[in-house]
Amino acid sequence: MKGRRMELLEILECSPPLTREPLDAEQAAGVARVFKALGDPVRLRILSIVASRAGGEVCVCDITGAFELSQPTISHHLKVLKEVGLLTSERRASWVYYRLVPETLGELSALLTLPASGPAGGPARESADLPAAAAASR
Amino acid sequence: MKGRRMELLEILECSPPLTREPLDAEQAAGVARVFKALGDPVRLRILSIVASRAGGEVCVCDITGAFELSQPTISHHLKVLKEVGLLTSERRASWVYYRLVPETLGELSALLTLPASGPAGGPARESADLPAAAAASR
DNA sequence: TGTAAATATAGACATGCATCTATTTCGATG
DNA sequence: CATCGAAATAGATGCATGTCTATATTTACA
Repeated sequence: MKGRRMELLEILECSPPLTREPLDAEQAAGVARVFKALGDPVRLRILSIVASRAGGEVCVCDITGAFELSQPTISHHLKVLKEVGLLTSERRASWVYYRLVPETLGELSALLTLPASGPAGGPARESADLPAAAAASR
Repeated sequence: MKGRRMELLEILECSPPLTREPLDAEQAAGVARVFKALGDPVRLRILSIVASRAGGEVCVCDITGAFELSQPTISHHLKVLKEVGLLTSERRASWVYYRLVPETLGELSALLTLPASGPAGGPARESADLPAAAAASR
């Protein structure tokens, strides 16, 4: 499971900002997994709770208490966030504490970054080549 | 449909960075819709093709040509990206051109931004209050 | 006006996923 | 060692969604 996480961080690190050049299929698949994890309201709230926590750590029991959802459901969402490398967890005594992986969040933010200047342009670049489908079926 | 788009941009504008404070349910719902749209490899690639295009515009026919997917499938993905305010479209003659809405992408990026300093902390803040569930059932 | 080309829409279908209940695992503690 | 509490896992279920084919819509043009 840890291998999976590193894999994704590496893909994020190697993916240029969306505004710079088209993602290839592999990059898109990896990045999409992370965004998909963010594509749920409950997970977003969980992530924001952990990310905004002063000490950096949040006990699962605190998170469970913040929602009207069953404990297994929260556990499931935490697992998803962990699998894509947005959170890590550590067990101490009876409790499990989750904390943010800032690198992953930072890479995502960079991916969505706009080129320096204002809307719709920036210093004109050469046209990025459109990848052609390997073989158009049907 | 345009109302929907503006609605979402407004929600994004009003949502603090995840690292700053927990999102409320409404913010999370809105933001999640946008991230969900990004949570598909094909849509990510489409978005990156449009976002990285020099002129800012891409004809649908060019996008369709870049994938081994049916034309209606591409059309569907474009619609999703448009509904969440990431793209706009304009018809000229027989062709429809899509372009990026940089504001939306920028808001998303800001949402994921890390606090100035390095990993795991930043200047210690007061603990953000955890929202308590209105009524814990079951 | 009628035909062709470019997109969009409709509807069907299979897979994915969020949620639940029930159960298991693991550590603390009597 | 038995039990309790915290969290994770297993399995079921209903709804969401990505894809397709078929059809409609729109524009250009002969």
